[in-house]
Amino acid sequence: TSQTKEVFCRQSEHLKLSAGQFICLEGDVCNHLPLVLSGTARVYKMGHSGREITLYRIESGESCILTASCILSQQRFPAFAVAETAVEAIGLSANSLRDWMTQDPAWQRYVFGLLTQRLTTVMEVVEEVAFHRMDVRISAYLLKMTDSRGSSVQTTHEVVAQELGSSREVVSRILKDLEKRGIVNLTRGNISILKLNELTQIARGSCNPSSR
Amino acid sequence: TSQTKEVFCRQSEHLKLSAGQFICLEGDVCNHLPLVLSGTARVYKMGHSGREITLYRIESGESCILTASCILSQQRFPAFAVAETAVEAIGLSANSLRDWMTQDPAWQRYVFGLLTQRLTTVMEVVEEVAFHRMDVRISAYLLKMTDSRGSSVQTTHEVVAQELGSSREVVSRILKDLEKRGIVNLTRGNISILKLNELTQIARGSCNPSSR
DNA sequence: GAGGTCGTGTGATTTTGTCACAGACAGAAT
DNA sequence: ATTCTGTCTGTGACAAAATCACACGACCTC
Repeated sequence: TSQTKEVFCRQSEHLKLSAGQFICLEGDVCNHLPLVLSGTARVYKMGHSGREITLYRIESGESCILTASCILSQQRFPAFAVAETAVEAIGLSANSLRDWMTQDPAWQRYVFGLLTQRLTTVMEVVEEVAFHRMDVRISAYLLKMTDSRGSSVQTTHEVVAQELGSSREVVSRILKDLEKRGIVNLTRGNISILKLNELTQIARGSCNPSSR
Repeated sequence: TSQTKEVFCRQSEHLKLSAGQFICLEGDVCNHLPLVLSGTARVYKMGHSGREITLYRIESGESCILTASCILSQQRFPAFAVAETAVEAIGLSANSLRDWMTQDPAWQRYVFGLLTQRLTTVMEVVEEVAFHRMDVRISAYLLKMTDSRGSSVQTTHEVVAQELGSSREVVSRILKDLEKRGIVNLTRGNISILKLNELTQIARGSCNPSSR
């Protein structure tokens, strides 16, 4: 696939996006498939009052296959995609994509695998939203976000709410409760985890009567 | 694709399922791709207390591409699939599927299109669950389910709850409220719609202060 | 330090989920 | 026809979550 990439470069354009720039808007007609070389992007849905929920992330080496889908099956992009960090990407034209898809089996497998992975992820999001309690989801999110060595997360309550499709107030309240129970420590723009094992317990969806 | 189907028949087995039989369970390892000839199946997620939520349906002529995905990318099936009516299907073996995928462009497009459609549908489900109110969702569901000529839906509140990922009590309450407002009429196992236009209003996610 | 912005805390109210249980209806059995 | 039984529905009480409204505090710039 390293030689394949070189060939792509000739048939396509090099893109540079800065953090916060949009890759796709809901309803967009796509005509380029962005292949992310570095940086990450977030794909999310938005509803009425501006609340958001993250569906999945595009990491470097992956591509926004949802865009590929839209190209190949002539649909409109059904969500928002925004660069979270600075993103460097290759924009493959719709025609090249169609060609490569029919000719290169490796490429087929790649696209297909990615698409499947997205579907699975989004299905898990449905399960989470529909069946899991907020404290469980917040705990799980915190655990997922702890930087490998340190045990603190550098975000605002607002951002957490946007991840999980909830509202800032709810997140604040639940975090406050976790703080009262001595499980985390809250400062402006930072959540540090004090009792990792207890947090893991909660994230497991435990059957605690949860004294709140 | 009509000739293609005949070829399939030779390389695969004919399946007959009766209503209520499972096609896949969560965690299954798939080795056959079911191509539905007649009948419909429901794909859903289940959570802790037995609550369910429907992700999408497989209609005749479609196939359980999620199974295809699992085969091609070696994952386990991430949900439940159950026959809603009697289902007649062709079970294509994993190997044949892999062959056909690499060789037949028409087949590629078919599988790819279906997969995209599912992804889009499931993303819409996320949006619904995360952002729409129950009365809105129930109204929308009722409208979607009204048999073309008549204006009544033949289900139980329990089934509606399973569709939408809620619980029976909530559905009952909201339906009761709609009845009080003269919009529907409730009898055992049946919901008949009296004021279609008002229901449509509610389903639109209207900004009514909704006197409840 | 004054003023502004952004992040956080908190009460009040509405909507949804959960638990517990009662009543209502339909078909089968007596 | 009457009882029995299983399924479907109604409802009150309470917990969890979303929404609205507003206050306070931390940080930055000037």
